[in-house]
Amino acid sequence: MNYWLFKSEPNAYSYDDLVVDSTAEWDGVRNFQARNYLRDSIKAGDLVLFYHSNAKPPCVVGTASVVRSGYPDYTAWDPRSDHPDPKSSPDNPIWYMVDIQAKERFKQPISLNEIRGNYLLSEMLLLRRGMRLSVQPISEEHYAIICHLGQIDKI
DNA sequence: GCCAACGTTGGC
DNA sequence: GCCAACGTTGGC
Repeated sequence: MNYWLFKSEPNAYSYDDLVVDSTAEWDGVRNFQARNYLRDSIKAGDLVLFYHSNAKPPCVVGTASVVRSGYPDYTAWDPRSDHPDPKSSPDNPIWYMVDIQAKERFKQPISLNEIRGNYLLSEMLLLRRGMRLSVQPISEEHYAIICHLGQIDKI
């Protein structure tokens, strides 16, 4: 099993939205490195930290589980979607997505500042200079630590 | 709103 | 292949 951090701007799609929807298609990712993770590496059963970017403060707010492994992001060839890409087609899909399901909301959201201030978390990609990937791998250890800080059970 | 750090595009 | 211009991300 692998562990990931997914970023979302709460204005666009928040953890509350995921809880209401229960399951969501994680569509609209238009970055090749993130696409590769979605297509090749993120599998059903993997666990996800849900991070609110552009929030005050930016923070991890809960967990989710992957319920469907990577498959073509069909919104790319829908011209009315939020992120159309005319180069992508059903015969030649460029972009991929997974489905995730809300798991547990943190009793205590863990802010970026708190992550930055915790030496146990200092190796996280999230803290790398200029690290803007919206889908990024994290270690099982970092996943467990942040769940612990957020006061929920890891699994 | 500002701006640094990227990623992408396209001329050459 | 280089690189300038441009667009986006995302913290502050």
